[in-house]
Amino acid sequence: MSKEKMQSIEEKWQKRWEEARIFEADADPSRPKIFVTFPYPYVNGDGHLGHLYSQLHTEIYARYKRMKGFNVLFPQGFHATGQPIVAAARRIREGDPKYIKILKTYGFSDEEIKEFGDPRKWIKTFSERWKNALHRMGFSIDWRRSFHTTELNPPYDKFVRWQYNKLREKGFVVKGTHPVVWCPIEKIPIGDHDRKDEYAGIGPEEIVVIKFKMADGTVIPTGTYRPETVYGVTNIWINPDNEYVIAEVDGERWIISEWGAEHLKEQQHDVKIVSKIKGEELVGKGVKNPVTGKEVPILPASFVDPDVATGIVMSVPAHAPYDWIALEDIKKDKETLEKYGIAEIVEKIEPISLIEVEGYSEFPARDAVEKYGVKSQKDVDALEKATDEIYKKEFYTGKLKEIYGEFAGRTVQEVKEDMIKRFKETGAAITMWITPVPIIDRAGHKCLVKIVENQWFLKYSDEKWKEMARETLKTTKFDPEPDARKAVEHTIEWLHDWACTRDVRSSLGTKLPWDDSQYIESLSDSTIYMAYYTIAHYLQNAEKCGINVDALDDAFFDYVFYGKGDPEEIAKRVGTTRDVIESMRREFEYWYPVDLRSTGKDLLQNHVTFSIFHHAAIFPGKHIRRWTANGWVLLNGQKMSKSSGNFITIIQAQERWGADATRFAEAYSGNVTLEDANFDTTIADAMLEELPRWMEFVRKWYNVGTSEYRDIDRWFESKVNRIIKEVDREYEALNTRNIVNLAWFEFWRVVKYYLRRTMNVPNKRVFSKALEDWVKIMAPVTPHIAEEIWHEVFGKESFISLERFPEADEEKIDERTEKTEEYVQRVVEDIREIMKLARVEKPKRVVVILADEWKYDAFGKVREMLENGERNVGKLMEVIPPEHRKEVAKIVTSAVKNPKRIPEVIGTKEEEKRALVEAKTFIEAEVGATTEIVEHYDHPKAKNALPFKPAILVE
RNA sequence: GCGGGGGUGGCCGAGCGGUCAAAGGCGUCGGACUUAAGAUCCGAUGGGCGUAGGCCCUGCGCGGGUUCAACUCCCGCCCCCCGCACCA
Repeated sequence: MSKEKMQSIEEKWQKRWEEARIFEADADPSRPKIFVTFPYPYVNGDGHLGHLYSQLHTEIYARYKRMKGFNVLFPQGFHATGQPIVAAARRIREGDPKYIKILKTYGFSDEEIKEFGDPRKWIKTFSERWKNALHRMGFSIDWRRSFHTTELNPPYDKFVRWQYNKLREKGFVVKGTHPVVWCPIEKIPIGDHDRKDEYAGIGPEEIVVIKFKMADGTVIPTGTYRPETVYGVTNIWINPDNEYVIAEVDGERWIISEWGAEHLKEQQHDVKIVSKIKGEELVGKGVKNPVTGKEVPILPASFVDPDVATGIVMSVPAHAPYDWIALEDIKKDKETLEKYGIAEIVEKIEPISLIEVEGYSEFPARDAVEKYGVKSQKDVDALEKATDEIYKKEFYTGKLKEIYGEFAGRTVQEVKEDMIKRFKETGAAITMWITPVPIIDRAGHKCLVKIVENQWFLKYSDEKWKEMARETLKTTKFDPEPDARKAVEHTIEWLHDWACTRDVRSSLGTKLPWDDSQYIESLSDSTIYMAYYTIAHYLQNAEKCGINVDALDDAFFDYVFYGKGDPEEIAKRVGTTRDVIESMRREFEYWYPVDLRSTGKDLLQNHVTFSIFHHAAIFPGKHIRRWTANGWVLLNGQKMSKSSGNFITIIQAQERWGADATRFAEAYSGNVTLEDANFDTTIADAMLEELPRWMEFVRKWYNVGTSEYRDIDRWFESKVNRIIKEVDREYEALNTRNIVNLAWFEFWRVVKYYLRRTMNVPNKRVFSKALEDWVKIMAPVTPHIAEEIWHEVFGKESFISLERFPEADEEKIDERTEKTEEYVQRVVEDIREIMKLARVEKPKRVVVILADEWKYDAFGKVREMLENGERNVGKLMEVIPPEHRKEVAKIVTSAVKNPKRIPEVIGTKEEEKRALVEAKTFIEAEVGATTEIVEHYDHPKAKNALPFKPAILVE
C-alpha cells in the first residue's frame, strides 16, 4: 500500500469521525468523565515533533479512556499573549529580511507576507495551521471549544479580567516596583525580542554603591558586587581619561559617570547634572571610607569602565585580583606616578587582609593572580577567572577576620544581606540596578535599567498562598513521580513575587482591569484557562446563544464558576436565557477539575507551579489532578534545531509519514520521564510500510483455523491476556514506549511464534478474538489503520474509537502453561546447540531422553533448598535416595556454585512427556530431523538427564 | 553558582542490591525463500575456549568505599540536558 493510500485512509476516518461528531463531548452526569488538556501553544509558527510528543500523551490518554467507557473532553486553544508576535509583525512592517524569509519558507506569497504586519494575521494563520496539523494527525479534539487568547478575543478577555479581579480581591495581586531593561530614547522596556541577538537573556543585576566622601562632602560613589570588602579598601580607582559629571543627587553633590547618573534618574533618584569633570582632576585627592572612616586616595586605572555602574570603583587589593594587579601596575608606572605626583601615596599603600580562606595566604588576590599568570590589568580573561575563583571561595568558605567586629567569624554568605542593610541604614551606601554589560536594542540605542513603578505582582511569596498550593499537591499526581513533584515542590518554596504585567506598547494580551496601561503577562494569563474550555463553545459562539459579549461581567462568571447570584437576572443582563446560563454552569461543574494535563519539563518550574497557585486561589478543591512532564524530543539522537535543519514540523511529518506512522514513532520515542526522548525517523519510515502489512496479515488470518483447542492455544491465550493486562497498566501510566513495545512488538512475537508452533493452523476462535483485541489495543496509538481494519477486515459497523478496550481475562493467564512452553523452546535450543557442537548438520535422528522417575521429586527438593539459600552439599544430598547419591554427586556439587544448573521442576514426568509429545512435530520441523521422545535409553549420556532438562542424543 | 534530570553494547533504550553479557527495537552478519533484488521468516551479534546443551575473561562516565554480592547504595570528580523570572 502506498503512502498516498495510507494518507487517504487517514483522511477518510478523520472525516467520518468529524461527521459523526464522536469527539464532541457534552456534560452527561450519567457517565464518568475525563477531562484532558495540553497547554495551548503560542501561535507564532508551526508546531514540531517536540510539541506533538507531549500532545500525544494527552491524545493517547483521551482515546484510551474513551475506550474505557469514559465521557472524554479534549479541547485545544491557542496562545497569542506576549511580545514575539507583536515584535514579528513590527519587523514585517519594517521589512526585516530575516522575518520575511521565515514566512517565505512557510510558502506565503509576497502579497500575503505584507498582511503579517498585523499581529492578527499571525494569530489567525498559525492557529489555523496548528488546528489543521492536529486534525490531520487524527487528534480526538472537540474543536467547538477552541479559541485564542488576548483582547482580540473578547469573551476570553472577559474571563481573564474576572480572574484578576478575583485575585486582587484576595490580596494576591499587589503593586510594586521592578527593574527592567529600558530604552531611554523610545521609553519602553526592552525584552529579548527587542534586542540584538547577542544581548538576549541578559537581565538587571543589583549592585551596592558605597558612598565615599571628599572633605567638602562630595560623594564619590563606587559600585561593587562585594560590599563586604569595603573594610579593606586601600584606595579608589577612577579612569583618568573619562569625563564624569558633577550632579545633585537626592540633595547631595555627587561625582559619577554620566551613564551612572542616567541610571539613577530612572531609579527613583532625584538627579540634576550640574557640570562635567575629567577623571584625572580627581586623581590624588583623598576620600573618606563611610564604613571605616579611613581616609584613602583616588588613583588612576585604565580598567575602570564608565559604562558600568558609577564608573568609579573601590580598591581592595588583598581580595580582588583586578585591584591587586592594578596596584602592582601603578607602582611600576613611574610616568604616571610622576604625572600626578602620587608616588609617595602609592608607596605607602598596603593591602588589608579581611577574609581567611583555607589554602590561601593572607592575600588571596595575589595567590590567584600568580596562579592564573596575570601580567597586567589588561589580561582580562585571566583576571575574570581569578576573580571568579576568589569570589566563590571567599563567599562560601571564607571566615571574616576581627576587623569585621560583630560580623567576625562568620562567612560572607551568612552576613552579606545584613551588612548591606546596615550600610543602607547608616547612609553609607545605596543599591543600584545595572546590566552587567551594556545592552543595545534593535534600533541601536543603549539601554539602561529603569525601575518601573506601576508594576503589578502576583504575590507568590505570600505564605498563606504557598500553603494553599502545597495543600493541593497532596491530591495531585505527578508523572514521572517523584521527579516532577520534587521540581514543583521546590519551586513553590522558592518562588517569590512575579511581575505579572507588561507595558501595552510592546505586547499583546488582556489589560489589567484596573490599569489599562498594562497587559497581563503571558504566563500569568494562562493558569486557570482550562476552566474556560468547559464553556468556550457557548462564549465563542456568543451570537448563536444570544449572548451579548459586552455585557459579560464578573457576576456572570461568578455564577458559572461559583453558582453565585441569580441566573435569571444574569441571563437577562447578558441577553440570553436562563437555560443557557445554567447549562454553562452544568458544563463547568461536570467537567472540572482537569484529570490530566501533559506538558514539557521546562514548564514545571513556572507555568505548572503558577497554575497550581491560581487553582488553589480561584478554584479551591478543583485543582488539576494529574500532571505529566516529559523531556525534549531529540531527532535521530540530535537536538532539534531549525538552523541545523534537524527539525521536523507536525505538518511535515504528516506529509512524510502520514498520521499513524508518525504517531507510532512518537509513541516509541520514550516513556514518561524527564529525560529526553528520541524520535527515530527509521521507525517512522518502517511503520509506513508495516502498518498496511499488518492489515494484510490480519486479513489473511481472520476467521481462519481449526476448532480444536490444544495446549498451545491455551498458551497463546495466556500470552495475549498477559499483554492486554500489562498494556492496560502502561496506558494508564502513559508510558508510550512500553505501550508500543507490548502492543506491537511483543504481540507480533507471540503471534508469529504461535503460527509457527501450530504449523500455521491457529485455533479459529482464539486467534480471531486475539486479532480483534490486538487492533483495539493499538487503536489509541494508530487509530486510523485500526479503524480501517475494524471496518474493512472485521466488517464491523461501529467505530473502534468508541469500542471497549479489551479486558484481560485473569483466568486465562496461566503461568504453568507458559513455563511449559518455555521448556519446549529450551529443548529446541539445546538440540540446536548440540548439533552445532557435534558438527552434525543433518542428523538422522534426535533422541530426547527423560530423566528417571525418582529425580522429579528429589531434584524438586534440591532446587527448593537452593532457592532458600542452602549451600551445604551434605544437606542437599540428604534428599537424594541413598542408592543414587553417587551418580548425582557431581551435578549437586556444581549446583552449589551455580544453582542455575538444576532446572526448575515444572511438573511430573508425565507432564514433561506430554509437552514434548504434543510439540513433537514442531520440534522436528525446527531441528530438521525426526525426534524420538523416550523415557529410558541405554546410553551413558542418558543418566545426565534431569527433570525438565532431558538428555539429548544427536545421531 | 543554585535547583531538577541524566551518562548502559555499533545506535536507541530496559534494568535501579543477587537469577545480567544485560529485555525490546534499529543496524550488521549468516541462512531459508526468490532467476535476482526487496519484503518476509529463522539464526547470530563484547572477547576467548569447548565434538555435547558448558566454561573463562572483560564490561554499565571516571576514581574510591559499603556489602558474601553493585549497573543498582554511599563519597569525590568529569561530562550532557532543563529551569533560575518578565521569556513563551
